[in-house]
Amino acid sequence: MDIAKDNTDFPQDSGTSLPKHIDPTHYEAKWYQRWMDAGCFSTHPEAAPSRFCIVIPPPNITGSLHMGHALNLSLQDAIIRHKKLTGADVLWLPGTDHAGIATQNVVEKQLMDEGTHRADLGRERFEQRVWEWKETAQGRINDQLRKLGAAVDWRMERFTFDEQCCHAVRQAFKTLYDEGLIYKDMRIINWCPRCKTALSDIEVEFEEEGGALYYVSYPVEGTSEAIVVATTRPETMLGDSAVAVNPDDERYKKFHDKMVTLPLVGRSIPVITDDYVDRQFGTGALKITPAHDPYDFEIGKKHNLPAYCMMDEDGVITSDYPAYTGMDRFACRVKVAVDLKSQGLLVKQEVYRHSVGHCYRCGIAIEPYLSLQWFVRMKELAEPAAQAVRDGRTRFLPDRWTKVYLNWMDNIRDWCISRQLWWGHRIPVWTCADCGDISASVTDIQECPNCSSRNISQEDDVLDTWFSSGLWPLSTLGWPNSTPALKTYYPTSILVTGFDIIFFWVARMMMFGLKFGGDVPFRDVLIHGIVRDAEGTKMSKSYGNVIDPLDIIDEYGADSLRFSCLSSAGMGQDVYLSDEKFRSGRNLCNKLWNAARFILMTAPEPPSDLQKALSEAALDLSDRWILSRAKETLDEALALMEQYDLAEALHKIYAFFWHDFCDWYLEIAKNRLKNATEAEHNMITSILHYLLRWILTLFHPFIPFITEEIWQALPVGARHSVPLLAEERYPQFDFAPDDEAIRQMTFIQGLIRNVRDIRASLSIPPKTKIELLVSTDDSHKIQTMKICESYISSLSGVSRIQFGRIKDKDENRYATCIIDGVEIFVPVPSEMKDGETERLEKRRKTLSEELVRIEGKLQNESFVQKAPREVVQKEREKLVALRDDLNKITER
RNA sequence: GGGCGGGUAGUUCAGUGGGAGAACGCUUGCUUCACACGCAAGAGGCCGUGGGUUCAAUCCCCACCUCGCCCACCA
Repeated sequence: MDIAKDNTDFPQDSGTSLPKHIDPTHYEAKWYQRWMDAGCFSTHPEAAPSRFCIVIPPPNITGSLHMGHALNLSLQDAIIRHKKLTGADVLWLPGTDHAGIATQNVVEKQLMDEGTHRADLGRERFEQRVWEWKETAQGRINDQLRKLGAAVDWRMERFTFDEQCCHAVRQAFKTLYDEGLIYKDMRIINWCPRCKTALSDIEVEFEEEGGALYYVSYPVEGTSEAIVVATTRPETMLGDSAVAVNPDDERYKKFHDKMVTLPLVGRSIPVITDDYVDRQFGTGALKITPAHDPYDFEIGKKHNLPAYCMMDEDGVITSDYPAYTGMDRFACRVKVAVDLKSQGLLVKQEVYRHSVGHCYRCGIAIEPYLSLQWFVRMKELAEPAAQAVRDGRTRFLPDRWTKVYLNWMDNIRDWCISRQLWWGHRIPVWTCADCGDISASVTDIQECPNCSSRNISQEDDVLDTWFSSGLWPLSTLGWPNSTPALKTYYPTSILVTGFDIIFFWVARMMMFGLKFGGDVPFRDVLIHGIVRDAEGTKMSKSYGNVIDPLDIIDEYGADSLRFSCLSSAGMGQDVYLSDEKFRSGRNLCNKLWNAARFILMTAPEPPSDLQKALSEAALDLSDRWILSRAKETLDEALALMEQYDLAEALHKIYAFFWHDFCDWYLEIAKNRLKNATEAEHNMITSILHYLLRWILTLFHPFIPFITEEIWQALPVGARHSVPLLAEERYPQFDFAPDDEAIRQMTFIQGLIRNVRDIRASLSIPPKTKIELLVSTDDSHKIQTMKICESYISSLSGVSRIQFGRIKDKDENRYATCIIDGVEIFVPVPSEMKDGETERLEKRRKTLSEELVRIEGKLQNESFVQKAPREVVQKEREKLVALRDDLNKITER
């Protein structure tokens, strides 16, 4: 077995020993600096065999990073470091998002606390103020990134509002505008009366709410009758311009072409007919308010109705309705209902639950509002973006998100991109007051390109912040310039993000990426879950259950935090975080630390030549076993990493390290070292060091700080001037796992566990050595046990093993159990016999139940006939072994 | 109204057409010279309900119940 293919030899100089207790604060910041100094985060495009690139989902500069970010960043960092360890040229590009509306709200709130308002400052000074805020927020976010250990290439840092991104935004806008894919139109859009801006459709969050359905009577002119309409928003009746009924509705046929008098306003409005009206709903009559309802607007256009605007941008009633002027929309709703009632026109009022749209940034109810806005024509952009996913050029992980994405793309609607904000990319369109020319430009223009007049002005509105986010993979790499970075790293490898921004961001990047970059922006999209607290409640500020990642880092260390996040983040699984979880992360770190400490204490200076050390003494069973398990673990973990199943990979590594390496190999090695020859000692310590390095490398992507710290304490680490991350690669082993060693070791482990079980159930004190009698005809197993006699002794407190038959008359004096057909006996003092009988009876019961099951199966003729031969054969073998075991037990 | 995901140990989740697993928690015993942030042993599950396919179903198919999420302009 050649385990030293990577040909690393151990140094002569002695390693630094690790302090008894871990203190992450002593090494985490230090290592981050060292990694940066050593250029660990930089790219090396020239030499590497493969490339890998992630652009960070840029955090909003609205505040600091929360647990969701910690999860998102931990995943990316683990992937990035994994790829570095495979030898790829890796780029992880950092940056932040100017987050138009969200950031503007944050700064506005600060101004409010200071007793002022953005209007007092004026646009320029307000923007200045936001830039100042940006500096502090960005600094804080970047500091958190460093604390978490994010291996980002700081030289490539971008901001969605920096010069390079501005250029990209303008170029993209101009191209779309010139191609007619961006247009300006008067439409009903979603308006937030608090943020005082238009919103796109997906920026509205609908929620079921308790409300009322008001039945209002509209007198039909020239008759004594009335048409009753049902509405949830009675205040909008001030802006009504018609009442619509279904043309086939018999109830209303007599009113076709009649006029009704609009209550409270006195306006005379027509009764119109339209198929859209549902006869079943309410009264079957619908009030039409073109300026305040999207569908009414469509009907209004169809029927040439005027649109009366009864509410302004603050959600306050306009001066056209003196009785209500200046009232807030909800106060107006109440007054309208009261007034109608007093005039006997409110027929009834029902309790009614319906969904109400809210602004996703400030939470207040949005208002459908008629205004002039900019839109992107989406169909032409969406089709290739959908196709790319259908073709598998971009792949969603887990796959179920593909459908969600495609469903949205296939039902796409035009995107309202103008925002009435001050913080953001100002729409790069100039209008000439003289000739009326309207043109988009990448650079600021001073004169009209058509008539050269200097009497031109730029649009006041800014772009939806997601417009610039959508360009992120392109703009960060230098687009529209054909930079080396763009050529080398576009398309990027994977995008790691949450499902909540698939439409906002992933979809837009796909569209822009294909449109402007000529290819998909990323090959894979890894969609992770959200962070919840221990009770399963989504972690959010409004629930007051947020945990600050920095607090956890302070208390447990960044590695513990990362471990907790990563081990809980199964493919697409929501992550439940709690103190319990963080403690388990800390415990793992502690275990790793102590295992390393033990190895360094035992063998501060391992032999310089691993190959030589291994050749001078024979590997024993535990050596062959652990090396085989190590190889298996490496293969499994790396395969899982390649599928981005990080949690599963981490579990495999964890189980190997803790349960195979520490629980068994280290314990056995401890004992072997006591009586080892020099050659054996060299060999064992070589393997210990070798496996420790291996374990550190495998763990490094998940818990980078502690692995680096331990690495540096190793003799081989101390000799290197640069750390693990910079120089190491995953171990390259090309030997096959030794299945026989694994089988034998599994048998021995079972044997030891059974002896321990007997000891525990008979309450034999840990310090009491016992004799063990073993009875079997299997010479191969006897051989194995003889080889492993020392393991069995040391791990189960056995002083002596005797092989052979037990004389019948002595049987009552022994506790017994059967493992793989091998009977073992432990002498029992008579006063302990009760426990033993109980234990044995329980075992007998389990075995006989199993026996009945298998017998039944084999007596079933169709099973024997139709089941695959090997399955039947296996069952038969089991039956024989089971009968044998059962007989032996029954004898006792 | 449409779609998606889940229902397996006390909890959070793996899992496979043929003997139910892990972690944490719990119980018990251990100051065993790396680690009590530890070691060892143990208890605990009609694998949501009903039907179907199959020699065989926790797993595949159908229906239902249930929890959660997303989408949709029903006043």
